[in-house]
Amino acid sequence: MMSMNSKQPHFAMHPSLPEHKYTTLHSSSEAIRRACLQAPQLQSNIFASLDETLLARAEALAAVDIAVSQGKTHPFKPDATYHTMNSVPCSSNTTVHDGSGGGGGGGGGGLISTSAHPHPHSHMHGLSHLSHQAAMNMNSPLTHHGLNNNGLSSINDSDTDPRELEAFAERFKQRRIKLGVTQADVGNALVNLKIPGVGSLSQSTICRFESLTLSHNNMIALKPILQAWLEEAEGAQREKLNKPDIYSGGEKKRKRTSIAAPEKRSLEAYFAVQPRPSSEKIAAIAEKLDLKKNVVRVWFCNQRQKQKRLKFSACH
DNA sequence: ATGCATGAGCT
DNA sequence: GCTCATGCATA
Repeated sequence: MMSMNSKQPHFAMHPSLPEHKYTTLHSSSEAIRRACLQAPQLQSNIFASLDETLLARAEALAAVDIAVSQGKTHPFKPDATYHTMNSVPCSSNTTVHDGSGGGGGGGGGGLISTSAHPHPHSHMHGLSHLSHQAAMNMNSPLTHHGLNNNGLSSINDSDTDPRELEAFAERFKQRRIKLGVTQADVGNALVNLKIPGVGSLSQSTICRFESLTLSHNNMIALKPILQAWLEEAEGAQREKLNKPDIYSGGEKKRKRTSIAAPEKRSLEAYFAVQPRPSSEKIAAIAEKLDLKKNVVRVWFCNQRQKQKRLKFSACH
């Protein structure tokens, strides 16, 4: 509730911002992205039944790896450290079939507001629903591009161009630094823009935006927001320079699981063979590596996300 | 800067 | 149970 960010006011952003309105961020590059990124998903299914031998091999390698490392000094049981906040609803259904891609997984949430987080410090960050399913499932080529009468311009081709995004991210970082603002400051200042649906963002997200380690869609969705902030911040600073005014203006923490190098290597070996293991395989892997099943599942999810980004940037 | 985690929305 | 956006915690 009262969890204010204890940030040093590097630079005070005041809410004298123009009334920007919310823009649905549609992405016409969605089709492209999916075509480029989701191919591997489909292909992975093909191996669903062929991976047995490879898996066996990976398991063998993993077993050796672990055996060796456990003989040595091993920091801690990756499994033993844990969240104090909640126990993930780890579905322990042991009846899952080997349908591999089964769940499949569709679009996915989007630019969520974390206001539902059990975290106490979860102020109202999140961009709630920007882009949302919109960016995800938009297939119609040019639905409504051009400009909105809002503060944010809607998506144009140039906005979805990877090259342009990259250039913007670079400029953004340089100008942010010139303003003497930290990534965290930017994230917290976003809420001051008063753009409907736009809350604050974390330092992590700003960092990832600058380093292009977000998904393409995510980059597209965030760009106009950060651009709006940048313009606002620079405008505010100009004002400050023009008129040399005189005035200036707890709870339980989540524990991060740390998967030891040997186990991680094993996971990578499994991933190379089957990026989308069935629930049962995940359980098996978890047992072999002595990790929680959920930890393994999440690891695979995160790994897939990472690979997707890498592949995208690789072919662009 | 990045690893592991959560939660929304969807299949 | 997946994807995706995003966050906390930490190296």
